[in-house]
Amino acid sequence: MNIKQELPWDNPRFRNWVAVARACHVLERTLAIKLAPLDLKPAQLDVLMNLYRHPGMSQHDLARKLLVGRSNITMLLPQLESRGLLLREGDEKDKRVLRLNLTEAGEALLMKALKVHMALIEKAMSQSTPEQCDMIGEQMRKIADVLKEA
Amino acid sequence: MNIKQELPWDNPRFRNWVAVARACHVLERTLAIKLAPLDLKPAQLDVLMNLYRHPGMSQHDLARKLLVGRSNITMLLPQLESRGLLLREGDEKDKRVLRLNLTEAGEALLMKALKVHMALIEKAMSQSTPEQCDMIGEQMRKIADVLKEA
DNA sequence: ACATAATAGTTCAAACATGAACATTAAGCA
DNA sequence: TGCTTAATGTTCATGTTTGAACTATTATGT
Repeated sequence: MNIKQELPWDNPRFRNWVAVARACHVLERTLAIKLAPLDLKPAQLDVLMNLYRHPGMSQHDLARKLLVGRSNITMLLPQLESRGLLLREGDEKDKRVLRLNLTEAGEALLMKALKVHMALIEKAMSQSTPEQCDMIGEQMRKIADVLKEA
Repeated sequence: MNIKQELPWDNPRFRNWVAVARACHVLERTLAIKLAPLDLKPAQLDVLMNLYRHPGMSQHDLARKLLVGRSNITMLLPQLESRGLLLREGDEKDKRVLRLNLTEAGEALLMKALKVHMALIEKAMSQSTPEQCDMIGEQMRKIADVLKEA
């Protein structure tokens, strides 16, 4: 039994996943470059996006949405708060939690950044038909679901 | 003109790409957990995989393959070299470059790690038909190509 | 009620990635 | 040949991410 017969490079699933990971990596780095003029990192954009969609969410919920640790959020937020992009206000009922909300400046910067992000994604996925694009999204959501139970 | 009419969350391409990014993120973190018993990080596995497929490659080429900076490689390799997983030998003709090769121990560890990696990818993509899987890989390779010229 | 569990957020040290500046070597060209 | 430019790899300072230990607050159970 030759182990090389079963090498993953011959496996379609493996090869194709490697392509997914590479595409993600390239897009992330390209996004970082395109966001630099706004003095914003991809991770910070993720924060602004989530706060826009879920106003008043807690740091804990934000961490879960972003798939990062809570301490990461603690280190990330002061940068944005000191720039006047968001507010952290203590919850009245539960004094443990801090409610997060975008300021007007935060929302304005988010809109600028979203234009950049959108343009990049449009360019990246311009090769795919709408049907292909939807299928990809559907499969990826399944993958995330399957792995969350792993 | 209401800016919210054009918000990216209503855009299929945007929503679907977010799903891709999330799936990547989840799989990467799951892989890190599954590789922990081998005392190997995903980035280190990437190194071993590339050296297996391209024996004798230089650090510069490795950095380009992995889409990271050269200094990253410089910091990464000593960990693996001191564990006896790879060798760095100076090129005879060009004294600037170091040729990288896996040792037997490195190859053995790689095979164990690949089993883990393969199992995870198989599980993740088990929901997709072979046709869907190939289509995803094809689209992702296009995306990486398009962005490399950005 | 009271002791125990769980939760939200912070702190801190360690691991990691990054980019600029640097040394060494090679290539191009007058 | 010599001079300039480019390439390889390293070093170092900076910024980011992580997980464990910690404080403060709330929930649970007897």
